[in-house]
Amino acid sequence: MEKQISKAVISRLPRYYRYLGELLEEGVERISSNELSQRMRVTASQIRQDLNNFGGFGQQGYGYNVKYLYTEIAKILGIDRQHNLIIIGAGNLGQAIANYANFEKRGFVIKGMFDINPRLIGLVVRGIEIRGVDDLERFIVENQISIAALTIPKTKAPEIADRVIKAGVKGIWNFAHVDLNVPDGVVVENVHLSESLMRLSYRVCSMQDKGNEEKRPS
Amino acid sequence: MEKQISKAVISRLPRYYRYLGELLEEGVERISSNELSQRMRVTASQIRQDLNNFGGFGQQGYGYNVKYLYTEIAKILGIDRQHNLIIIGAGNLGQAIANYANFEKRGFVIKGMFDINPRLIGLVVRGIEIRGVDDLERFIVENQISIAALTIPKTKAPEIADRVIKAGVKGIWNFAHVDLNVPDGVVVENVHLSESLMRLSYRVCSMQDKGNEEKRPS
DNA sequence: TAGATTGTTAATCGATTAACAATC
DNA sequence: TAGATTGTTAATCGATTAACAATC
Repeated sequence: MEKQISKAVISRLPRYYRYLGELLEEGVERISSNELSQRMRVTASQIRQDLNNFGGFGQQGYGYNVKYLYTEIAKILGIDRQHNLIIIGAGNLGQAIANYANFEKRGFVIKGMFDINPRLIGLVVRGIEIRGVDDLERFIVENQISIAALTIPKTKAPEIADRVIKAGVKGIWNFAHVDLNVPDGVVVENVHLSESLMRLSYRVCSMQDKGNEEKRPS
Repeated sequence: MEKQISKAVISRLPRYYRYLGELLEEGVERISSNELSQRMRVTASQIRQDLNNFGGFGQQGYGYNVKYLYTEIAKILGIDRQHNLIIIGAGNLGQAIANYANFEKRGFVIKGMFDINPRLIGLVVRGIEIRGVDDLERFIVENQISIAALTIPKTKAPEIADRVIKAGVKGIWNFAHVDLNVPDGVVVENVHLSESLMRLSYRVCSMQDKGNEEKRPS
């Protein structure tokens, strides 16, 4: 039985990966947890703890080899392998994702886009044809799709999620404002933009309130 | 000195708000922390603890009035007030945000869009004109913009962030894959889509690994 | 070897859950 | 009043930070 890695650790890994990529571009060969901690504004202790969940990637007295750590984190995240994905919902958000070239660099290959709007079906976005959803199940099986991005209204999301899961999809990247219930073995990653904006609103407002309090004579 | 509310609590508030909105639509008048906890799949204890950070919104023996709690959370999140915002970067992602009607319901009014691409400048998206970035500072002041959404490449984001902050913006909704350094009194909410997708990748892969382990004879 | 820095254990801090008295 | 359910304190759990022996 492997030790369960905490969600907090996982969510920090992509950020480590991003910083290591930048260091690589700068031509930096090795880095200590202390130097990295200053760049990233986290504690060196946290960096070492996080990495040691997955193994000892460093060397005493030396630090971490940037290139090596970079590729190791890629392996941990599974972005060294290919993930075939589809985008369901070919509106602006779906097209924005389709157009984001960086994903392909990380092994995410967009195999198809789907929509119910007949005016979109048949269009080609960045070499990817937009299809009707009737085709969904067959396409998933034939193209070994493992991830589906759902950029559709919340009313349609649960039904479409069920369909893609039955056809074999293992991960759902959910942009719809609804919580999806999925069976064991399937994971959902939510991107709830409106909730993100509300959090920003809270913080902007509480900043203002704090400012006013300090100004107000007490 | 007010007690600092933890980030974890804040990040759960929009979800409470969403569920309360749904209950309201269903015509539910009151709900106990226990019933709500079952719907939301969290503990009743957490709901009560979270809410009591901001005040006692419930009543012993009765529960919570849905309508009342809904409006109170809106006040806490600051979505009862108007926030003027601009979108910088009028590509697919910027347009997706501009087209998302729900934001306006929550008090977020998109006053303008900006881009550097001359072919986009002058176009109108959902009644909002796309302007060149030369105009930025004047527009922010004249329209009392408090929030700027940055849907631009990471190379441009730091410079644009500095400019909008100098002009008076208090919150940055950052979609660029870079960490922004901002002065006191300004907040950044990051939406790093590529990091979100990597987290999904990790979880999909670790599911597969787990499945294989269980199948493998030990 | 001496200095540097990791890997890892121990201490602290914070967040979640449980329990229950207060009260509607 | 009796039952229900909150608000809140106490207990538990987990995550972060500090410290330091191991080791390159």
